[in-house]
Amino acid sequence: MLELAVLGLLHESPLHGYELRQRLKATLGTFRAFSYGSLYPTLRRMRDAGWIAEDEGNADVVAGAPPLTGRRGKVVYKLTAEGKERLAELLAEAGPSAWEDETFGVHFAFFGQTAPEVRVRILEGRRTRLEERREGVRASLARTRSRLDRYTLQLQEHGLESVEREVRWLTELIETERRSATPQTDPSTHPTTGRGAP
Amino acid sequence: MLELAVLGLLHESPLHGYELRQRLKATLGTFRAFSYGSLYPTLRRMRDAGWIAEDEGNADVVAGAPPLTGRRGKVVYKLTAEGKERLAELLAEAGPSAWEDETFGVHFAFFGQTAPEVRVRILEGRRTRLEERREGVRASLARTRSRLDRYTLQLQEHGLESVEREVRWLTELIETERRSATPQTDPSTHPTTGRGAP
DNA sequence: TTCGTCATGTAATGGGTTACATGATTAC
DNA sequence: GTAATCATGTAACCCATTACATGACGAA
Repeated sequence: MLELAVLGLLHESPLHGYELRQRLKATLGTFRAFSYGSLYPTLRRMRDAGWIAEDEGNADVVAGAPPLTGRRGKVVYKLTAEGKERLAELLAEAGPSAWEDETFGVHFAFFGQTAPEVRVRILEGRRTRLEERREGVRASLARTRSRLDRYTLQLQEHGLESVEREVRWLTELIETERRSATPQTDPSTHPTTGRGAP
Repeated sequence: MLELAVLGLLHESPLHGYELRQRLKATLGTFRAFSYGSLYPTLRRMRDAGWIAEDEGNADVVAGAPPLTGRRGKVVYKLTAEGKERLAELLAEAGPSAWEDETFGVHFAFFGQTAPEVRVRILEGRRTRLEERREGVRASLARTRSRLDRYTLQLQEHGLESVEREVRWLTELIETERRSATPQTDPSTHPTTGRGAP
């Protein structure tokens, strides 16, 4: 989880822990937050595993350029070759490990680095998952609606609507993916369907 | 968390572990699920703490009435006096422990057993929490929108809309609570505002 | 008699959090 | 000089999950 997020971010540019956490917040937004207490140990673990390494050409000299103190602190990490492989491996996963509640958001956040077919399969997997859940809630609601008190009922219905909303969202995304998937027969279709990444 | 849920359910009627888990699913719906691996140890812990006890007048003889085998298995639990106190204590909490992401749903599910003022304070606390989050995302989005790729942007906006939606939901609930709060001066207002529980 | 589901439980593990400790740098 | 925030890290803990083990009971 954190691992994928870290690899994904470091693939864009080298960063140090503190920065990483802020980018994590900005990237994942509402849906997940990590604390330093999990970030730093993870970073260490990943360094030990050889996926990331301290960046020598220290990307420090960006703004104002503080003088040449050989100061410690601010450990900038970058991906290693193994790290890139590991990232590719994680981004290629198109199973439950990519579409469950806890994981989907992180995978989605790095769809820009994910193969189009994998994207579609993850989106569909998640949608199916949510449709199952929706049917479960609907059935349960049909069975027990009359016995539920106001608040439990409110909770069920709000939950149901949330799920329905996410299903619609996913359906739109899937359609967009399908439309922008270049048809195999004609590679010269006009390129209206570019990705937004710089 | 689980503790509150178990106390809340057992307050309605005695249940055994397996049943408890199903009721848990039906009550909490989309928003949380617990596994047996956490339920049974919790049950044991709560029994050791004296909050629940094995029910002697075994509520077993409901349907079909299986013969008089003195069989083990099916341990039916009920609340003890201490358990009721503990439940009351948990239901009276109106701080972050009641309105954070992980806890709110469980507290809400037992609003039927919660004091009206506490209900409103929890709903307001949660709303404030979500409004803060919303502003955070909006600010971050305003700052970085142009630099975000398609998918990250989609994720942010979907997250933002989810938060906005929940805020609206909470606002409605708060208004309903306010309307149905009996004005102190006149206890004889017509009872249009009953709760749904049987 | 075998399959599903009801029913209870344990052991190992996981993936994080909170709280704490420390210190450098920047802005006022 | 002092407060905020940048920056790194550790230790203790928490709350759950997965996988496994076991077995009774009812229906086909």
